Amino acid sequence: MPSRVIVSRELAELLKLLAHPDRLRLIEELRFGERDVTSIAAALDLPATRVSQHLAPLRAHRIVEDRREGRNHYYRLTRPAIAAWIVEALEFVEVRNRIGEAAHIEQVRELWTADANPASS
Amino acid sequence: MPSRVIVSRELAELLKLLAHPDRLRLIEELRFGERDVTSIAAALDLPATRVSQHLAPLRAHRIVEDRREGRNHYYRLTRPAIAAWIVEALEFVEVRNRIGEAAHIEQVRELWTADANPASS
DNA sequence: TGCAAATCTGCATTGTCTTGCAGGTGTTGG
DNA sequence: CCAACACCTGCAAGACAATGCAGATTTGCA
Repeated sequence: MPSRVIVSRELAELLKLLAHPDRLRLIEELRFGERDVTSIAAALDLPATRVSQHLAPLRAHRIVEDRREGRNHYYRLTRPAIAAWIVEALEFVEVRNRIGEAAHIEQVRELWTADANPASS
Repeated sequence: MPSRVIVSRELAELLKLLAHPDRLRLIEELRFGERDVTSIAAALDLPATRVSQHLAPLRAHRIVEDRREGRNHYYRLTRPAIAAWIVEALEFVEVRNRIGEAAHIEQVRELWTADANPASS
């Protein structure tokens, strides 16, 4: 029994780390390679300070790694497969009765599984 | 952009729901079929009240469904694939330098991917 | 009555957002 | 050349909301 308790605690910690809308979008932004903080902040429409705050715990848990070049810090996914794993979870998102909910999910699934990054939507 | 914001919010809500050690173990307990609350509480070594508290939000988000038979309530996973998806996440759990951490993870991976339920460990 | 499960209440803990500021790094003007 | 400025990023503090837990109570069924 100790193993299950220990591992489920680690796993819960990981999920809690990912369980934030901004951090999920952030990770998907890094799907195709490294980006600097300002660029991410612009893409997510968030203040750079908040992006930095989100990156800090992700870095602590080695979800992302950083590299500094001049005054910019470039971040990338330590294990890129995590982005695909997250997209898989869309299957389990409850499809509510709100109009267009399912359409939104399908649209994002296409965006987050595309090979290139055409931005928008 | 609105789609990504909306969907990432839904996704974060799902992850937050799963991001608790007890709930993760609970879901894995339901991997092979329905169980009643008392049985789950015994397996997880938790008071039945707390198990019930954990089940309530899972039920609200349709992660689990319940069926009552007499005075017992039997719960099952609405989409059993979610249990396998969770186990996949073990790959992304940071392997710390603590002795035996990796061994624990491997042991649980075997337990949670086994076809039968030999209990313990 | 007696058991199973859910619900409610109060309390402590934790996460998030905002704001202000400090450190480090280029860039520009004298 | 170097001194002052501008920019990028991280860190800290305070307010606020959300969550978890425990104890007591309630509901449904035998």
